[in-house]
Amino acid sequence: MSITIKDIASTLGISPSTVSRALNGHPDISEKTRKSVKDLAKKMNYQVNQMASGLRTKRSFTIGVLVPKIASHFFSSALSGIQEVAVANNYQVLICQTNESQNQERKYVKSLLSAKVDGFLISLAKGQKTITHIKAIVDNKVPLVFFDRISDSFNVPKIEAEDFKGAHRAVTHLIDTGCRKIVHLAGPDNLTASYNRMQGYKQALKDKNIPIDEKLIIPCDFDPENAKKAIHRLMGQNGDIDGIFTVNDELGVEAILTLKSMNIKVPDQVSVVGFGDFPICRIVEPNLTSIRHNPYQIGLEAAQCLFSQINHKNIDGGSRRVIPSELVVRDSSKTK
Amino acid sequence: MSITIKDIASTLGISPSTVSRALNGHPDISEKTRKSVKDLAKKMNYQVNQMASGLRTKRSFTIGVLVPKIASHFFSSALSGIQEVAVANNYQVLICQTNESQNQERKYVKSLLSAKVDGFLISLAKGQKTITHIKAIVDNKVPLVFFDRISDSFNVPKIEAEDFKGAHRAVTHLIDTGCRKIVHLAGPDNLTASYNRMQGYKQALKDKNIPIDEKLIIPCDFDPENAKKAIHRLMGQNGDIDGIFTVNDELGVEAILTLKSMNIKVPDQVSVVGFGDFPICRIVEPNLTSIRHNPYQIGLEAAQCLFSQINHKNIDGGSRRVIPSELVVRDSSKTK
DNA sequence: CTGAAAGCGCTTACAG
DNA sequence: CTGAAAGCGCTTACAG
Repeated sequence: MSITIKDIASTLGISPSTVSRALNGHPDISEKTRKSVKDLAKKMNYQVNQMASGLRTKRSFTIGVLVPKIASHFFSSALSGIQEVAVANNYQVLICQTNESQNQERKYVKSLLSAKVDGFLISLAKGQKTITHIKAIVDNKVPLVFFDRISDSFNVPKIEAEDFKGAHRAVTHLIDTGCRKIVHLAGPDNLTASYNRMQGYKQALKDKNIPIDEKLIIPCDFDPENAKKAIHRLMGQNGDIDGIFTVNDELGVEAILTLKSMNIKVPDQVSVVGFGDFPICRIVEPNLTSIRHNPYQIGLEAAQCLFSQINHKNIDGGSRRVIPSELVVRDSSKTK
Repeated sequence: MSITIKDIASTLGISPSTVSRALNGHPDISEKTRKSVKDLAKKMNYQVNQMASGLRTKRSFTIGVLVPKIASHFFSSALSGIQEVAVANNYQVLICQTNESQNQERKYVKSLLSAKVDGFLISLAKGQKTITHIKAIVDNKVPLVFFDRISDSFNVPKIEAEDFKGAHRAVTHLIDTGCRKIVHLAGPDNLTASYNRMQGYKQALKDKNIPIDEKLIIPCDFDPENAKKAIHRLMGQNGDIDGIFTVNDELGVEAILTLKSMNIKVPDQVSVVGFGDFPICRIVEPNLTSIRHNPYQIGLEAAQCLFSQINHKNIDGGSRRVIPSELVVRDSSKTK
C-alpha cells in the first residue's frame, strides 16, 4: 500500500538498487539519475521503511530512555535535552516511565532490547538491588549511559548533577547565615544522588565543626507527606531547630507550607533550602532558596555521550561527568 | 550476534517455522515441542527482532505521540495515561516534542511515518494553518486521534477537556461571588481549547446579563510575562476590575503574584480563578481556585480510542469525547 | 555508472 | 503436527 523503492524503480525503468543508492547519496550514481529519483520520490511522497532498512543495516535509529517519572520538572526537562540531541542525529526516542518500579524497568529493558534500540539512556528506579536486566544490556553490547540515578556496578558512562558539592553549598549557606541545628529531609539512600546530597550535608557540618546528629536526618523517600509528618514531630521535640535542607524542592516547598501552618516564621525562626531550583521555588512564599542544577543540560550531555558511542564506537568505559550547580539565594533563608 | 529463531531451531534440531509457531502460541504445535522451545528461548535469553517481525506482519507495535511540550504538568500527565494503555497493549511509545513549532511537527510526522508507527496521538502545536502533514497521516490510512489541541478539519476521533463548560463554571463562580468586571487572560484563539474557554467565559457573562467588554479579553499566548504586563496596564486604567479568569493555572499563579506585588488583595479586591488544577494551585498563596480536568484520563482515553482503531479497525470517524471537569474552590476567590 | 542476487530475521500459506 | 519456500522492503558486495 505504502509506496516502496520498487515502485520508484519501475516507473523510472531502473533497478531498485540504483534507486536505493540515489536516495542514500551514494557517490557512484550519476547526477541525472539521482535527480530524477529524488524528484519522483518527493512527488510520490516516498518514506523509507525503517523496519526494512533497520533489519538490513542492523540500526534502528531509535534510542530507549528509561525514567522513573515523566511528570516531573527534572525528568521532563532532561527529556527535552535528550530529544534535542536525538533529532540532530536523526534518531527517534522511545520514552518509558518506570514509575519507580524495578519490575516495570525490567520489562521495558526487555522490550526495548527486542525493539533493537541502538542505545539506552537510563535513570534508575529507586530500590536497586537486582539489576540483572541492566547486565543484559551490557552483555548485548548495546551502548548505555546512566544519568542522575546511576549505579556504580557497571562500567558505563555516567552523567550526574553536582549532588555532593551542591548539598555542601546549600548547608554551608545555612550555617553561614546563622543556622546551627539543621535538619536534612533526605531521599532514599540507595540512590546515589540522594546519598551524595546527604554526604554533602554531613561534610558541610563537619567542615564547620558542627556535630552530626543522625536523628536530624529523616529519610522521606521523596514523599511530601513524610516531610510534613517529620517536621511536625521534630519541631515538637526540638524547639531549637533553625534550618532545614531538603533533598529536593518539592520537599522544600512542603517544609515551608508545613512550618507556616504551624505558625513558625520562615526564615526568621527556621531557614529552608531546597535542591533543584524548580519553578515552584518562585511560587511558594517565601520564595525557596535552592540549588540550581541543569536537568536540560544533564539530558543533553547524556544523549551526546550516548551518540558518541553509537557513532564512533568509542566506549569510554565508566567515565563520569558532573554538571555544575549553583546556589540561588531567595527569601526562605537569611542573608548574612 | 544477537540470538535468533534459527539458533534455537538448530540446537533443537527442528525448523525455524516450528520455533516461530511455538513462540507465538500457535495451536497446531504439540505441547512437548512448545515447551522445549520456550524453555530454550528463555535460557538463551532470546528476544524477538521486532524489526523483522514488523516488516513481515506490517505492524511495528509502536505508536507515535506528538505534544507541544513534555515539561508541562498537563502533557506529562497525559503521557503517563498514554503509556499505561500502550504497555497494556504491548506497545512502545515514540514521544516527540514539537515545541509549538509546526515545522518541527511536520518533520516528526514524516519520520514517524517512516518508522511505520501503527497509530498517532496528536496534540497540535499552536498557530495551525498549514496542516498538510496531518493529511499525509490520514491519506496513509494510519489511525490518528487528536487530544486537547484538536483540529476540526479532519474526520478523526477527538478527546478534549471540558473547556467550554469548565470556563463557564469558573466565570459563573466569579459572578456568583460578587464579581462584575471580569478580565479574561486568554490563550491563542486558533487553539480550540483556548477558544472554547473564551467562549465559556463569554457565555457565562451573557447568562448573567453582564455585558461583554472585548477590552477585558487579553490574549497572552500562554506567556506569564504577557499576563503580568496586562495586569499592570489594566489595573492602572480600570480601578473597578474585581475578577480574573485565566486560560490556565500558570497565568493564574502569575496573576496572583502580580496583584500581590501591586499590593492588591486577593480575593478581597480581585478574585482569581485558573484552569487545570495543577499542583501549583496549592503552593501559591492564596491557593488558586481552579477547574480540575484530568490530563491523565485524557491521555488514557485518547490511547484507548487509538487502540480500538488499531485492533478492531473500527474507525468511528470524527467522534468526540469530552472529559468532565469540576470547579475546585480555594482561597483566591470569595465564598458566597 | 548500473544491475542481479543474496540476505537481514521473521511469519505464514501451502503441502504432507 | 511439522517443514520448505516465499517474501516483507531494504542494502550492498560482486560483477560488468
